[in-house]
Amino acid sequence: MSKRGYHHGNLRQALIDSVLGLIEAKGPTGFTLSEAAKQAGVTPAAVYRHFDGRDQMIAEAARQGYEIFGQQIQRAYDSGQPSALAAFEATGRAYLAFARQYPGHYIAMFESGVAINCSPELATVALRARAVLEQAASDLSQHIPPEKRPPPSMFSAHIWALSHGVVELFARNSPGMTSPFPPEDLLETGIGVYLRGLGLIPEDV
Amino acid sequence: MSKRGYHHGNLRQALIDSVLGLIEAKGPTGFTLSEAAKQAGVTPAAVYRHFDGRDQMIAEAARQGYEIFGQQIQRAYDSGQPSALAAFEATGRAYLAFARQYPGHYIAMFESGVAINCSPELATVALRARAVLEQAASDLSQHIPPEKRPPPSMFSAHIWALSHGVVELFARNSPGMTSPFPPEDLLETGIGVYLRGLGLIPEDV
DNA sequence: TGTACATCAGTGAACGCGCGTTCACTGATGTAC
DNA sequence: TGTACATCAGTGAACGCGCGTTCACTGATGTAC
Repeated sequence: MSKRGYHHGNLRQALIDSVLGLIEAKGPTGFTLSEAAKQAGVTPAAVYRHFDGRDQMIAEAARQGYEIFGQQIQRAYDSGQPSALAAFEATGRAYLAFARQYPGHYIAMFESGVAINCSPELATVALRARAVLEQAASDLSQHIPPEKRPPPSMFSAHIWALSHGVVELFARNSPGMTSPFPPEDLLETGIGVYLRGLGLIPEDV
Repeated sequence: MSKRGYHHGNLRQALIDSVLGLIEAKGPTGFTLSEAAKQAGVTPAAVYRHFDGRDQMIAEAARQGYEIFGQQIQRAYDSGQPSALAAFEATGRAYLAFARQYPGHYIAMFESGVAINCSPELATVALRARAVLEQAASDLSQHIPPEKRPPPSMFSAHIWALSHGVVELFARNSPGMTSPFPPEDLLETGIGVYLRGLGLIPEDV
């Protein structure tokens, strides 16, 4: 039992969990400090023992999200090694998997309007996650003849944008924007076409 | 002079303009009925002469956005005819241009959480805009050998997702997510690689 | 082991605020005669 | 053209609400002796 400490045990994390649940259920707007406190079984005033205020709660939720996100794509990257192509494709899939698995974190990170620079820890962990994507792109671009090789950061920006767009438009129960294809397939095929365009996958496969 | 009717002349549109300005300046959250009214030089109560409430104001802003959006990409599509490739590329560029030129509308349409089915007019105009993109994709896919031709709707979904991702991640003053490349270049090159992957652009260009 | 005390995570009442919404009203406009 | 009247887009006061935040407080916990 985690009931060490009497009053609540681990209120700080319980509050973050409430925040994530509320964000997931009601969108980035539909979260209030008071409701998060109530859901954690605690008075709004108690929140101030652990956070400076409302904004810092979202920032912490986003920070935890970036941390998990970074781990997931790092693991995906590693799992594809030593094949640069396999590693790259795995990170793409990991992006979507993360968005699916941790929707509350995803929203806190990308849709809540939280500034990435609002705390040094957040900035650090966000950059670290991003670096994995760029590493994967960089590895892969080694296989492209230098004269037709795009900068790796452009490369990874493309994939990131495609992944993010798929999530936002098709992987959420968003504005009637139903696609006839599962998001996973959409992303998979999209990345496939893109890589073929770079000459990294044979023409006729 | 449009000052027909005495009190304001055209309060309804003035309110929508305020909504768009507020949304653009302070995000989809930072818009309140009261502030929009104040900015239009009018009492909050006056709003109810023209709208059922807050939500209907955003919905109308989104509707106008879809209308402009539809016109812009229709025009872009036409401008590229009869070349299917030129038409397709033009619609992609039009997407980004719209997001740049009408940020308030864009946010109302895609980030405000407004349900696309909240009114029949909104649904109609949104579907019409979407149909243009699919038409462009469909035209273009005629040039792909049938056996390796992806469904046109998947095709357009890819481009839409890429465009949306570029806008959201790199074309907004968003969370420190600065890219070393202008969003226009990012989208242009991304679409280029994608089309090459489909065999629609020669290998060595 | 027992007691006195410091710590500190919580309470609960209170606050000021801006929100969306309502209501009876007012007064400029357009129109019928 | 002038007058009486209907229309209707606005006012302004009021409301109840939930928000974020503050404050003095309480009482369970951990610790020193």
